[in-house]
Parts: sequence; C-alpha cells; structure tokens
Amino acid sequence: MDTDANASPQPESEPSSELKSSETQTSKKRKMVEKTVVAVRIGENVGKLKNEGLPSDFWSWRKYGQKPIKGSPYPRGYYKCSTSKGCSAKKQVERCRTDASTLIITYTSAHNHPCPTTTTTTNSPQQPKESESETTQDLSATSKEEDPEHIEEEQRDNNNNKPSDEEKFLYLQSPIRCSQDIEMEQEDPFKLNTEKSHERIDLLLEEEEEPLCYAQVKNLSASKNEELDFFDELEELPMSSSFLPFTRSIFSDERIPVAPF
DNA sequence: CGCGTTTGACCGGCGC
DNA sequence: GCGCCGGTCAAACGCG
Repeated sequence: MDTDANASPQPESEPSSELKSSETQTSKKRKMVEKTVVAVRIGENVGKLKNEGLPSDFWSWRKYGQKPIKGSPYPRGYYKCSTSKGCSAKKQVERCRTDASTLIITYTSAHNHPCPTTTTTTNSPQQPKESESETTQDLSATSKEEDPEHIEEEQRDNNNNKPSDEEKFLYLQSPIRCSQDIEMEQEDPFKLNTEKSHERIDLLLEEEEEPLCYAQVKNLSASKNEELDFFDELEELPMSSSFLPFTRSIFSDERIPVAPF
C-alpha cells in the first residue's frame, strides 16, 4: 500500500546487477532496498541537551510502527516521512543492542521532495537533492562516484580535521556493502560474545574509529551518501525535530559518515 | 480540529 | 509445510 503507491519512479528496487551482486552475499534476505545505516552515539548529555543530543533531520517523520526485535532488548521504531504525502522515505530507529547509547538508524528509500526547511542561509552548499536521482544514481554512484573508499577518506579527513560540535555523538554512516567478508567476520564474534563486542564497540566509539556496531547491523545493501544530509533521530527520547538550524549546521559543516571497511 | 503516536493485528518472506 | 520474525496497516488515543 504504501510502497508502491508512492510515486517513486522506481521504488526500491530494481536490483540491478551491480546492486545485486553485492547483495548476493547477504542473500536477498527480504526485498533489496537501498538502505543507509547510520550509527549515532548519544551521550548522557542527551538528557539535558536533548536538542544537541539528537540531531534530527529536516523532514518530519511519522512513526507508523514499533516492534521488539528478536535478540535485542530495545524495540525498533518505524518512521515514514510525513513532510510530503507521496514521499516514500522511511527510516528505522533502534538501539545498538550492545550499547544502549548508540542508535542505529536505517534509512530506506529517499525523499521525493525538496527539503521543507528551506535552507537557513548559512549553508546550502550542496544539498544533494534526493529526488528521482536516487535509485538511478544510486546504482551508478555506488560503483563509480560514490566509491565508499573514496568517500571514506574524504569523510575521515573531515572528521579528523574538525571533531567539534558533535563530539557528543558519532555519526557513523555506512554505505553498505555486503560483499565484504568483514561483515561476516564481525557477525560471528558478535553472536559469539556480545559482551566482547560491547567493549570493542565502546572503545572504538570513543576513539572515533569505525564502529563495529554498525557492522553488527548486518543488513545493508546499497549506499547513497545523498541521504547523509538528513540524519538521525531517536525513538524514545523526547524530542522534536525542531532544531533544524542546529542540525543543519552540523551537516553542512561536516557529516561523518564513517565508512566502512 | 489536525497531526502524530501508540498498539494490536495482519501479511509476506525466510529458514527449518 | 510450518513456524518465526520483520515490516506495515489501521483504529484509537493524546496533544498542540
């Protein structure tokens, strides 16, 4: 009902060979949808600085479901973009099972409309309009322009250069690739010993390294940094998405898609 | 009154 | 073929 109805030129899939090939590893679990996984580290300050603790995106999201996930003590929340009626953008928010202070946000699909909050003046440098280009670009981008490695370097560089405002949380974005043995590697230990993973994750997070956490989220499929612009949100934390300016500056300043491995 | 959240039920895919 | 699990829908409720 929802997915198809939207206008999307081609909703989610159309797994082209490229995409598919990478998916192969994960085995087309469910439908192969382009997903962007973002791990967000939230500090304790979230409690007081809720705004800063949870950057929200420019779009408004409507929660349409929540389910307990097997193996995870925390439920997963399902959100849809309510900014535009026909927008098929969705996101899932859950907490890292090994680290409650880490949120795993999974973005699915993309927005069919421009950002509602017309930029604030300060920025607007490159707001990759995530519109029709997504799927199309996604495919091509994944293989050529948006080469994860390339991006990784760039993003990391940025990260190193200015770890400032958002030290409170780390944004870990990951263009998901399934063909990496890393995933499997991580996955194993993950199930074997959660506690261990927890320690490692914590360490990594503090060191601003790449998050195993993310790896644990063994989902993933495609990648698209365009979606980087809008970020995370939280599920149970009391907050509204009204501090766009804040978010915006952050994003425009730097997104830290830590990439992958 | 409108919008968003909450909650239970339903559906479909996947693994066994 | 059956059961499990994730994902989505729809009705009800609450808040602004």
